[in-house]
Amino acid sequence: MPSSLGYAILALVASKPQSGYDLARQMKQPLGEFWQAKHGQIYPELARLEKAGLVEFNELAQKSRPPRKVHAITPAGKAELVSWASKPPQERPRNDELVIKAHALRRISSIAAMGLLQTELEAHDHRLAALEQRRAALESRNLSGLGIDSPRFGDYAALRHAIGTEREYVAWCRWLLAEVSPKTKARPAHRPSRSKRQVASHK
Amino acid sequence: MPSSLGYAILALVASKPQSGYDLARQMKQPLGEFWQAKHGQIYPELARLEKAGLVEFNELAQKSRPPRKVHAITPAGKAELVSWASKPPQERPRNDELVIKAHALRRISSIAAMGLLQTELEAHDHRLAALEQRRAALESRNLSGLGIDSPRFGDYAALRHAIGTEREYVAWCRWLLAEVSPKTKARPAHRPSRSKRQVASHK
DNA sequence: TCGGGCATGTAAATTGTTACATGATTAC
DNA sequence: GTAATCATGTAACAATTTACATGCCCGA
Repeated sequence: MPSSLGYAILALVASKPQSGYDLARQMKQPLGEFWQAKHGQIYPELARLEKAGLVEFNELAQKSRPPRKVHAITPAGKAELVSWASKPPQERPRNDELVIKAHALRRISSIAAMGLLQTELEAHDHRLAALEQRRAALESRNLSGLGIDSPRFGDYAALRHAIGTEREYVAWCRWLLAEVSPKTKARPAHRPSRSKRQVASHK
Repeated sequence: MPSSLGYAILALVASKPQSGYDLARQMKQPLGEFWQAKHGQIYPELARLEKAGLVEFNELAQKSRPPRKVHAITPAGKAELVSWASKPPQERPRNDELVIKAHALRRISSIAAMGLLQTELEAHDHRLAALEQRRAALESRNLSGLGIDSPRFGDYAALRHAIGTEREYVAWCRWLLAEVSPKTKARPAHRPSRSKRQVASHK
């Protein structure tokens, strides 16, 4: 049985035959919103999938470069993917260093804290903008719709999730930033009051 | 230098001296919203931190049970934590099997797809409710506020992030479910229209 | 009496990262 | 000329999971 990464690869080569290099490009930071992995993990996994008969490749020779090995899914691979996709997913830890740093935030100087958060916020704001741009591009390239029957549905679904996640992230960063800012008089951290407050809204 | 897990442990024992078992309890599925790890990883890491002089423990003997080793952070540990917390975090992959399954969703039967999504949605809805209950409990136990100076600020910040993340997740699941449902006539997947649609709202 | 919680640890296996290895091409 | 992109792969290391190992107490 393939690993999760193996299934991620199967899903991608099922959409379109491609090389390990292509896969690595799609699975890399910071825009790999589908599944992230490095080429050092991808090439061996592709080899395993091939040995198991779930993918097959054909080599395209190139001048002065290693040949491109374009991998395609086999019928057995498709069957395996479909069968796996129907079963409940395994939960994985969502560990994020910033959560630890936020936990220790009150122990560091507020200058340092603001710098840290500002930088994070900017990075994730940029990533969000990039993702939204990709979404807009995807939508305009698919004027006939991106419903479940569209071949791009999978990409679209992953993108929407990535955008939602990123929005939550920037909202949280902004909340943290407001908490560490000295000028927080106007909007203090949780204090009992008669009016219920909303979770920080986005944008 | 400790690993990320090491710093997560430092942050927790900095709030309150505790045993490896206590740490494992807080870091376990499905409510470990801070950092997830199993005891098999925690005990060796604690031993490393102790050898490095960042934590120290004292053994509390118990009748008919291994002694509780209550670990506390040392001044050196506190310094190391603070110094690390001020530096920019390292990005980690946020890999989720459901994203792969969603990508392959159009390849599976709509019955199977709906079952899968319904189950996921329920699980995450429950988790969200549990997290919100914890937030309410935290808030009512801290009527004097949960701002940056509160000793519970770190927990509160982590909880807010977990709640936001879970809200996004259930919204995404609901969107997916609407996409696979046959009765989607009324609210089709992306189609060009003059009225802009919002990302599914929460609650 | 059976499962779960308490309480520690280690060992083996898997998964993921970083670095090593090669080498032409192209854009700045 | 220097860095980035293309294109493959392997090896050493680090992180994480799962299983092994022990054993009492408590509640259903």
